[in-house]
Amino acid sequence: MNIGDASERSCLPAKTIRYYEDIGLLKPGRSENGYRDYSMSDVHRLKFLQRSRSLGFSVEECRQLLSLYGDTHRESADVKAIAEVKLAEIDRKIAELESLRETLRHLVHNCHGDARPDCPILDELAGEQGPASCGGSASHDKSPPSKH
Amino acid sequence: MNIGDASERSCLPAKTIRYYEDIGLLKPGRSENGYRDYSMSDVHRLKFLQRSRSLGFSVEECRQLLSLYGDTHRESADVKAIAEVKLAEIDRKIAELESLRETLRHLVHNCHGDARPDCPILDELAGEQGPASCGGSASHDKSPPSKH
DNA sequence: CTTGACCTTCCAGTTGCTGGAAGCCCTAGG
DNA sequence: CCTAGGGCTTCCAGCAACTGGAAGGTCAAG
Repeated sequence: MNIGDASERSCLPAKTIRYYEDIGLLKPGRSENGYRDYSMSDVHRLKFLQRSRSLGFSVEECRQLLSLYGDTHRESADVKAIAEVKLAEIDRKIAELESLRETLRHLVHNCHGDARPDCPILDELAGEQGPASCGGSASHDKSPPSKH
Repeated sequence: MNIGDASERSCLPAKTIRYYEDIGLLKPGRSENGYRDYSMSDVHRLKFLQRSRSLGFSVEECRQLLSLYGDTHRESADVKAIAEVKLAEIDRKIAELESLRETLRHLVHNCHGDARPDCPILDELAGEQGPASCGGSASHDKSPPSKH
């Protein structure tokens, strides 16, 4: 089938499917006219990708999962390990976002939000004139808000 | 002061500071030797950026906040509006991640994780052979896991 | 005088796509 | 037979927000 059909069946835009091919996640055949030709197993692979991506796995993790999926001698522990790492990451992200939310909620709560110019949000962002100290413990732990 | 000092005081890597200049967030002076020369107010601006970025505001939002910060005729409602939008976004992201976490947790829980090849995680990712349906309602609502 | 730390610029890469241009293929309608 | 349209192809560029590295200038200490 053509890429349009594959796209509909896999719930992935055609552009994304071509991109996945580019980075070596699948290699569909070609029809005589040069069009990509997707088999049911290609579509299956695409669906697998769509599901695992939507669960928050990175493309590289999806690649690993796919290769485990295709490996009949795999050990389920390998898969579980990947999923557990991902789970821990998600936990970390949630905690980070929650702390962000509390700070921001506090700021928003304290801002009267009217036509007057004084604003505790800006005051907080501007900060007290203390020395630097750069947030947490060591400075090597640069973790920007989130990086999906 | 040189960029190294400004970097230490603002808790931002020098590269990032130069980048912020590139995109027009500040314009420090230059010493005779061509080195950038940061005033205390530049550093203040950088700290402001560091804080607002770490609170999850995008660079464009930071730009707005900075301009509001510099505008003595601003209305605090404008600032509050930006913060509230951001707060809603954070809420949404948290909810999304929590739902992801539940799904993944469930999968991990059901995988025995040993040397045998059978794995419910992969089974789930592979999916039942039902028709497409692409998740939610209309297909235009493409919202990949998260995009910070 | 040399070494090393610091600064400069510019270019490229990251992640995961997405948009667009230029051009071929195929089918249906007039 | 010609044309219009839709779908397909390739390639190139760009998004956010940096980060890394190369090639080279500057400066203070030994």
